[in-house]
Amino acid sequence: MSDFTNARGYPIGEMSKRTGVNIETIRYYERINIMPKPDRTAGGNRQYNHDQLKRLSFIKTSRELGFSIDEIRALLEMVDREDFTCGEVHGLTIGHLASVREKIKGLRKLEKALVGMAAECSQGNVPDCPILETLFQTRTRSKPALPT
Amino acid sequence: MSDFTNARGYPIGEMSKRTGVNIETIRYYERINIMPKPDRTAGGNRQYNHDQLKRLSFIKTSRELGFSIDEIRALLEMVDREDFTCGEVHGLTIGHLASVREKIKGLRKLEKALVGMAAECSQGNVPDCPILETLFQTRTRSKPALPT
DNA sequence: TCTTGCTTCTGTAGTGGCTACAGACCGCAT
DNA sequence: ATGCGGTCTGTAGCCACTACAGAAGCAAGA
Repeated sequence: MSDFTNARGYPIGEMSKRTGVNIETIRYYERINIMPKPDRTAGGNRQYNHDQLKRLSFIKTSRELGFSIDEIRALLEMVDREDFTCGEVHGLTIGHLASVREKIKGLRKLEKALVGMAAECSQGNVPDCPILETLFQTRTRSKPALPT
Repeated sequence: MSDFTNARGYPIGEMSKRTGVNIETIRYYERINIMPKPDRTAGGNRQYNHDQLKRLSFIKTSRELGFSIDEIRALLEMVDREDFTCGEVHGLTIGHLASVREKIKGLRKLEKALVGMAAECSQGNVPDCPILETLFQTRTRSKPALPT
């Protein structure tokens, strides 16, 4: 058990362990410029500092809350500029909340439709299935949103 | 207004109009073998028949219900083999229903978290934002599922 | 010092489910 | 014959990663 103090910096594996972000994903974040290029050892291995650890945590938490990379990029830009207002951040959050609610709505419709279909099914051994009949029905105008 | 009777067959654009599936997507479905290779005109343009129209409708409806391509492939294989039982289809549907419910659950957690964060925010003009503070918090063990 | 064995490196390609071109050809009406 | 829209193939891009291959770094033990 080695202890990584601030002084030495964290290798990428330690960053991964501490944040739960996959190593490959950390390098990916660097490539798309939401993580900065870290220092390197003499041999060329990445060495991260504590701020970078915090930043990666931020990204991870935000992703888990369903923010897209672009939304996170926007949040991080505000932070980096250091001139953001709380209202801006609130706006972004509310916008994201709305899209989450949209998704939930869509999925609930699906749920209903699936429950309805399954309920009609006798589950018997006969190859005469009301589910398939429903699926084969000619299409109507309606256009429920696909979940993404 | 031309009428496409069974005899002549439908060109791809007509298929697209009737099902709401994008032309490019129809060709994609052929490439991944969930739509059969249709007849061609002398000049090489696709000509679909009524069965193929029904099949495409089936796929579209199933996609709208959130079935993955692989699930649809499984359903279609049953249909093609003509030896499926209603129970099998029911099983697939129930399985899909479960995954839809999982997604809803995950999204509701997100919703709650976002609402909580937003509520704490004064929306003021000061750059001292409880939302960002939350996002910057050091990570815990918990690992809410990402919506996909 | 050398070896062992884990970690990390770069670069590229794959995932799902499409979508978006470019540049050529088809087919039908006038 | 001409014009114009529909269609063709093939390839590359989207998002957010993930999965390699093959080489090189690095720390601990013999």
